[in-house]
Amino acid sequence: MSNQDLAQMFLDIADILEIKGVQWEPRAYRKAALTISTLAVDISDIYRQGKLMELEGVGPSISKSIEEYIKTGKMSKYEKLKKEYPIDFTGFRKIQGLGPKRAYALYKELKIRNVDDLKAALEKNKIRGLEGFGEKSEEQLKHNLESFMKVREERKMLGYAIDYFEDIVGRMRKSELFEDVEIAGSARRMKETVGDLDILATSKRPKEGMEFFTKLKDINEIIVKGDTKTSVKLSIGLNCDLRIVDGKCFGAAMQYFTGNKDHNVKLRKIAIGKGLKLNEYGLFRGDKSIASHTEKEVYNALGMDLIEPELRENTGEIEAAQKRSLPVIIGYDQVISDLHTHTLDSDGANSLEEMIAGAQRLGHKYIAVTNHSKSLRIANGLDEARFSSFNKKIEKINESSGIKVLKGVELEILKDGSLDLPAKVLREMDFAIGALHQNTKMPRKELTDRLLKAIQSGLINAVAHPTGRKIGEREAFDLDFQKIFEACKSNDVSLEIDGYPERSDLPFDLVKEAKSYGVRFSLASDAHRTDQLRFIRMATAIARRGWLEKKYVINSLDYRQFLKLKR
DNA sequence: GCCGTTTTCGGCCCGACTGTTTTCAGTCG
Repeated sequence: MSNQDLAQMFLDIADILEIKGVQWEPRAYRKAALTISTLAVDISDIYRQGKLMELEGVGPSISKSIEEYIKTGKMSKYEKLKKEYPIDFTGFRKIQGLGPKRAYALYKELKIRNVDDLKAALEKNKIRGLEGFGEKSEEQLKHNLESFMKVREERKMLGYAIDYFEDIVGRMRKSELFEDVEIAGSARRMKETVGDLDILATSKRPKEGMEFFTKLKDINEIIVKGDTKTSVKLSIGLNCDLRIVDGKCFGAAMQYFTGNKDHNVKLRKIAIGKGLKLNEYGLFRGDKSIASHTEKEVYNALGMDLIEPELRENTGEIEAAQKRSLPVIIGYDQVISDLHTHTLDSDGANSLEEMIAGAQRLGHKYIAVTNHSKSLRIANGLDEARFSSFNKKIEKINESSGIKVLKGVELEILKDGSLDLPAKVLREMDFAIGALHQNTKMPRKELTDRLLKAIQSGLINAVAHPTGRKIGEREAFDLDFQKIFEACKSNDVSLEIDGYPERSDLPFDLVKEAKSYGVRFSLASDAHRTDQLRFIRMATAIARRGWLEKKYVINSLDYRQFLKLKR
């Protein structure tokens, strides 16, 4: 049982109620599902503390359902509805363009209950011709089935999983059964999505260590269990491998199990070229190990500088390390601000004061509060008057607060490239981020020109989540990024690196490309609630994966220097 | 079903887009 499972059940309930034509309950269940799925802690912990009702969107009825589910593993409301509508809504939700109503229509007409049934029906072209479906719907379903299933099913977003991972590792460290416990694999490389968790440890009592590990509460199922390697299924639905290695070769093992594969293949080739052999136990000349204790030793012995885990993608980092020309990438502690956040004045869940306190807890020196502008009505965007009074509130707070607050806006770039607020209002802002949210399915040239017009306006400081992609949900905009990068450079407009897990936008490869144009970057959590402020770490990870030195990241400027950027 | 300095009852984001309609339903954000 996990937060995600519970959230999916509530979403199923919402879907079924919607099919039944129930008016408002679906919305309530969806809201509760959203709250639960973005929780940083296990829902059963909240239940034990008796604090279920304090969760946003959880009232008497839903909290009873949660309690029932935690206690019995079942939820009667869910079971009853599911019996009436035996449809795999959870699976269908992953397919774009297939909502509850159409899923029900497919079930009613063709007895399609799950994704496999759908696949079969699509192959036989059975769906075109159904009422409400035509040839195009069928083609679209085929396409979306292909392109969105995989990533959703097999990988998790690291931004959500990392605290859970570190909690597991933390409890292992506390047990004192291990000398070292570290995360390896793609999680260590801080990849946006991860397919499993690799943990590496050293221990004088490996049997007890393995025993302790398999009894952790997060482990649902043991796949294999041995003295040096154990594989389990975690409660969040990912596999996890724990390897216990000899302390003497911990560095070599970390190197080996951190990857990625291509990076390691190239290192092994280099080793062979030097008459050496590299494996998880060390770098060997004949039978003699010449480096294995630390990763640094291994890299140095191969004739190169240590390469940070975030860079290990075999995209030129090895060559740069050999030439001793790797960039000194920005450190997690050098990002001293968050430049894109929301409060409940637009679509956030916490007050300005709460968000400021949250940012202060993370050690930020300043924070830009960037609520939506008026045209994004879905997000309760602010108009001139509301911004004016909101900004006065910020000025008041800045008189006394230790942490500084920037007057910001996530500003709609309208269909014709004009901006959603007048220049006069924007000049009063400290930080304006232009954003595309609506009418984004334009032809490449039109959409590019629209964004260029905003960049050249002289009124925005940055471009929010530039590609607009959402991992596993929505593809990136069709934009001519070379033109965008050039314009950003010549107009001194930053590109945002949005650390909100689904966004992770700009993606690291584009960051690297943009850097070559001399563009600067603004890092942000895009937090809509205080516990999402932690996503700044994911933004920093992307900056590092994109080879950014400190000087490219405007969040590293101190408050005074930052204000000089003001347009 | 949840929520509350407009409310403990009566509201609950609503407009754009798409494909299927021949005036609209479903989905999305």
